[in-house]
Amino acid sequence: MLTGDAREHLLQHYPMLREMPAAELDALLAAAHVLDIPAGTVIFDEDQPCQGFPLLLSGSVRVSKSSPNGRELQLYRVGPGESCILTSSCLLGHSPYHARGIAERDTRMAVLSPATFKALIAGNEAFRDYIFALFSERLTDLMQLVSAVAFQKLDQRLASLLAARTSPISTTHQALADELGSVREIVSRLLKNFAEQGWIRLGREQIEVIDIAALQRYAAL
Amino acid sequence: MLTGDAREHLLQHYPMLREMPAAELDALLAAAHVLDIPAGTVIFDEDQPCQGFPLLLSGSVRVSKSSPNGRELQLYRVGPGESCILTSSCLLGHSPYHARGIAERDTRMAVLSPATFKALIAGNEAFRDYIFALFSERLTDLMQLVSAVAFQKLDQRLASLLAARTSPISTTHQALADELGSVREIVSRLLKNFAEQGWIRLGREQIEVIDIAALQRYAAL
DNA sequence: CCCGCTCTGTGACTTTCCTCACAGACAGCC
DNA sequence: GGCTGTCTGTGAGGAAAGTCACAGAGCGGG
Repeated sequence: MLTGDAREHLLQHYPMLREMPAAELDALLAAAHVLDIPAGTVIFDEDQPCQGFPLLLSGSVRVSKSSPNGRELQLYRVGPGESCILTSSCLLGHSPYHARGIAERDTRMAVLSPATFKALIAGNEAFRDYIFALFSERLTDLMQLVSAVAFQKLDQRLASLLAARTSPISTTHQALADELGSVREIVSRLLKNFAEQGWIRLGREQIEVIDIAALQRYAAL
Repeated sequence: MLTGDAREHLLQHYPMLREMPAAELDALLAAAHVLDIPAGTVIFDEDQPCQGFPLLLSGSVRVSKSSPNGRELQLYRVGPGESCILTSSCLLGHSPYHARGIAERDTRMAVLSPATFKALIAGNEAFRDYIFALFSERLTDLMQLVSAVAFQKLDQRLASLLAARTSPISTTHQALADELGSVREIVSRLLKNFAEQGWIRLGREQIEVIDIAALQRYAAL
C-alpha cells in the first residue's frame, strides 16, 4: 500500500501515472508495496527468479556481472524514475536474472506485482512508451559497452569514466576497477599517468579532475 | 501490400497475428510492404535514423559493431520470426541506430509503419508479449556477450562458437574473427591448436568438428 | 594451363594487461 | 601514541592478443 510521501515520489518520478483514471491509480497504489533497502544490499543475483517490478523512488542500484576469478564489471546504473529494466526483462522473458544488483546507497522502491505491471503496460500508453524507451536505452548502453570493452584501451575507458563524473570524485581505485572490469593495480597505474599529465590530482579516496577536456580528448582518440 | 506467399509466411512466423479480428489484419497487411534484400546488403548503419519495423520472413541479418581500426564484432543475429529489435529500439527510443545490420543471405522482410506497429503493440496482447520477450532475450544475450568479451579468453569464445554450429562449418577465418571481434591471424593460430588437439579438422573455408564435447569442456573452463 | 585472386600458415616483435609480492600511507580507535 | 585495517604505490615477470610481413595453397576464369 502506497501513501503520503511515497505516493508523491512515485507520481513525481513517473508522471505518466497521473494520466490514469483516479480509481485505477488508487487500485494500483493499493496493490503496490514499498521497499526500503540499505546501501550495500544485494537486491538480486544471478540465476535467481524474480517476483515483482520495482519502480525506483530514491537511491541507486548498480547492476554488474562478475567473473569466476573475482573480477567485476558494471553493466549500468539505475536511478530514480528508472524501473530496473532487467527485472522487467526477467518477468517478460520468463527467465532468471543474469546479473547482480546492489544498492549503491539507501534505496527506496515501489514494487508492483507482475499482474499490475502487465495491466499498466496494456492500458497506459504513456507508461508503455516509457518502458519501451527504457528498454531501448539499456540496449543502446549495452551495445556501447560491448564495443568499448572489445575495442577501447583501458586508459581510454578510464578517462571517459572520470570525465563523466562531477569533479571531486570520491571513490577507491578498487571501485573504479570494478566498474571497468579490471583490477586495482592497473587502475592505480593509469591514474598515476593521468596525474603526471596534469589531468587529475590524486588523494585518498578522492580524485580531482583538473583538465576534463584533455580526458575527453584522450578518451575519444 | 502483403498477399499470397508473403502473407502465409508472415502468419506462420508471427502466429500471434492470427488472433486479430480479420478486418484489422487486412488493414495491417494492406499497410505493410515487402522488401527483398540480396545477401551482403547493408540494411542499416550507425547514426542513420530508421523508418519502419521489419518483421523477418526469411533469411538472416548480422548485427555488428565496428571499430575505427577496421575490426568488427557481431552483437547478434536475427532470424525469421524475429523482428529486429534494434529497429524497434530506435523508433521507441527516438534515437538513431548504433550498429550495422547486414543481410547474411537473401532476406525477405515485411515492413510496418511506426503507426501500425504502435497500434499492434497497444491492441494485441500476444504480440506485445512477444516483442517484450524479444527485447528481454536481446538484453540477456548482450549481457552475456559483455561478460564473455570482458572475462573470457579468445580461445574459449572461439571454442564455444565452433561447438554451437552444425558440423561442417563453412566459413573463413576472417569471418570468425569478425564474429569474435578479433583478427584473422589469431583465429588461424587458435584453430591450428584445436586441430592439433584433434578437436577439429581444417580445410579451405571449411571446419569439421570432431570432438564437440572437448570444445564445450574447454569453453566452459 | 597459367594468372590472379582470396584464403591460410607462420615467424618475430610489441603492447597491453594481469599476477604476485610487498611496502608505505593514512585514518580511526582504544 | 601505538595498533589495525583499508587504501595506495610500485617493481618484476609473464601471458594473451595484436601487428607486420611475407610465403604458399587452392580455386576459378580467361
